Amino acid sequence: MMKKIQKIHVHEQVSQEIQNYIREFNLQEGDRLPSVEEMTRMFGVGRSSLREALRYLETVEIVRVENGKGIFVREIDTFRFTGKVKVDNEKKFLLSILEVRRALEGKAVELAAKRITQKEIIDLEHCLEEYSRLKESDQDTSMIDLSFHRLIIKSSSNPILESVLQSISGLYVKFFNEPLGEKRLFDETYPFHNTMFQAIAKHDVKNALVEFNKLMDCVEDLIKTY
Amino acid sequence: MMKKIQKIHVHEQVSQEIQNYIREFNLQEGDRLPSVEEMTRMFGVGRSSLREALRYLETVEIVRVENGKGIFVREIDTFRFTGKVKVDNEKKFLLSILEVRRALEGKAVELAAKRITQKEIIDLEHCLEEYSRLKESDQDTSMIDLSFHRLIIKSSSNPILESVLQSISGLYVKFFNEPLGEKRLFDETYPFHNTMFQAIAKHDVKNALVEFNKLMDCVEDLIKTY
DNA sequence: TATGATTCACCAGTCTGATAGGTGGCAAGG
DNA sequence: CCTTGCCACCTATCAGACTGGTGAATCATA
Repeated sequence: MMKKIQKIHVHEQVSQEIQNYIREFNLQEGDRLPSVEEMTRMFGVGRSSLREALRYLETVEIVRVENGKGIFVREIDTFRFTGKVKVDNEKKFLLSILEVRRALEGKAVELAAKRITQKEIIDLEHCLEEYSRLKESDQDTSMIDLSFHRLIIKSSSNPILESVLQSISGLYVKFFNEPLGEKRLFDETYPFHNTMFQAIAKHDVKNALVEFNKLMDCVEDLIKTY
Repeated sequence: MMKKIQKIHVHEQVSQEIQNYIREFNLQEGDRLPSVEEMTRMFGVGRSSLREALRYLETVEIVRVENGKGIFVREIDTFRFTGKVKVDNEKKFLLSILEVRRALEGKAVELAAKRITQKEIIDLEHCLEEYSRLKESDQDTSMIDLSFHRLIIKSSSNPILESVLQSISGLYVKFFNEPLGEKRLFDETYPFHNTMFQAIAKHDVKNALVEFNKLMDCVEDLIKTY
């Protein structure tokens, strides 16, 4: 059996070359790269291949291409992570999401209870007030609910945790809020937002986690009886 | 002051159109899209714009372009998540990674202890044997260590957890294994791999977590005294 | 002299024709 | 039955032409 020969496209090579160029000349965030014309000469490739390489580098957020100005280095020393999951609507899938959320947000709650500042406590309190206001006037609370959880995550003072949670939040927003009768979800979990906040504000890690887990249990039950 | 008009590039529009096309005709994974020529006619754009759109869709893994064959739908019903973190080498940063790992892998250990199958226990056992074999002959154990943790994650039977952990594993591989004197790290954590395995194999969730946390504490200490 | 309009050099955005090269089906020839 | 060569169809890449954005230098005017 012949070994499959791996073709390397020009635009892939060029994309590598450009990245090498950035490293080699130690370009920093915001620095300008040579113009397209120059780079076609530098690398000896056609315009279209170079542009395709740029399109790739642009979508992975390594460069920024600005019409009339030039091509700029976007971010350096940034670790990018990507992942994917096959999506369906079965219970098992929803419960899997919940397990991940429980792990990550549970950690966030734990850390928030340890590290939250006075100012963040006040922000959270305002958020909860708004929450109850909306709730009493029977308006949609999904947005404010999201803000509440986001504030807690922010209070954990862990940018990596924040970034990871942010990246998968689309998953549970999409699959918890939409499919389950939203109203019921927010109604049943609402009390725990308060109790959890109280515990966090008192830096009571243990109780904060207890209340958080009650909240998650509540969602879990809802999924199971769905 | 004029309001800034948001220019939408042709290739962005085309990329949208192609995605609409996929939805509209309900194309499934592996289905072929019209050829480039046809699509330029369909959308009334030039080849280069279309190709740039394809390059974008290819990097976000929506289509696959094969020379001589055509353009194919890659994945449908797949949720993609991406995130990024500014990287540096300070203690605080390393500890932040560790907190996230503790949350996610801790959950994986917990679930694995609950759900691990007999076959997976055997696989893990073989992995540990290989681990100790390499260790005794003083060879590099970083790879087998990775395999060990990956097996546990697999045993958690949660594909989402697996995917999220996988996506950020590059972070701790890069920043734990490399900067810290690898040898010391693997030497000091080695015993806990065994004890953790024993607990998991006995479906002893509590002790599995205890041992896992010992392992993490060990890494944490190493970082702190680094 | 100060300010506002104009011009111009430079740059990315897009289209198009030409050529190269990969892929698979099919028919002629062994 | 298998090989070989041909062909239709497809992507890959290049190069040239034209469009339109951007900012700085320049020029005209109050």
